[in-house]
Amino acid sequence: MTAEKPVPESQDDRYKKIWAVVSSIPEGCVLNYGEVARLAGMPGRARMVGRAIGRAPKKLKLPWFRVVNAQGGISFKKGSAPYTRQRKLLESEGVEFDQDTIDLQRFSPEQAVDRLLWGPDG
DNA sequence: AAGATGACTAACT
DNA sequence: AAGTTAGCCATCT
Repeated sequence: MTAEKPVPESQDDRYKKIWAVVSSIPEGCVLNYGEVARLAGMPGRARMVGRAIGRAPKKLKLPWFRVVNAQGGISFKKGSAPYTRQRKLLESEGVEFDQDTIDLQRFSPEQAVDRLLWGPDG
């Protein structure tokens, strides 16, 4: 019989894990790359998250735009087409920008849960 | 095969 | 505030 895979997770499995975390981000919320990596069980692999998102099949309809950098900003060059596209998608969901950054605490999935439990007024 | 690159981040200067 | 250094690791040249 064939033995089990010597490596429990292939790179494709890791990508799938990342995609699963990204697709779990609720509407109107954002997460930064490092957090997505942590939630996917790979702390410190922030760069891999950006890579995984870029390679995700369109078929998945991944909410890639809900992932921003640790400063609460969009990691594309400001003013570029991708930057504008991502920003509009976020704003259309109710995510507010202060200049060019988002309050990560306020728009975290954790806070979304609090709103459901306690209401928008806290 | 070896070095550069990048949708990153945290720590330090 | 802005630049540097170090850690990360799959991909690309």
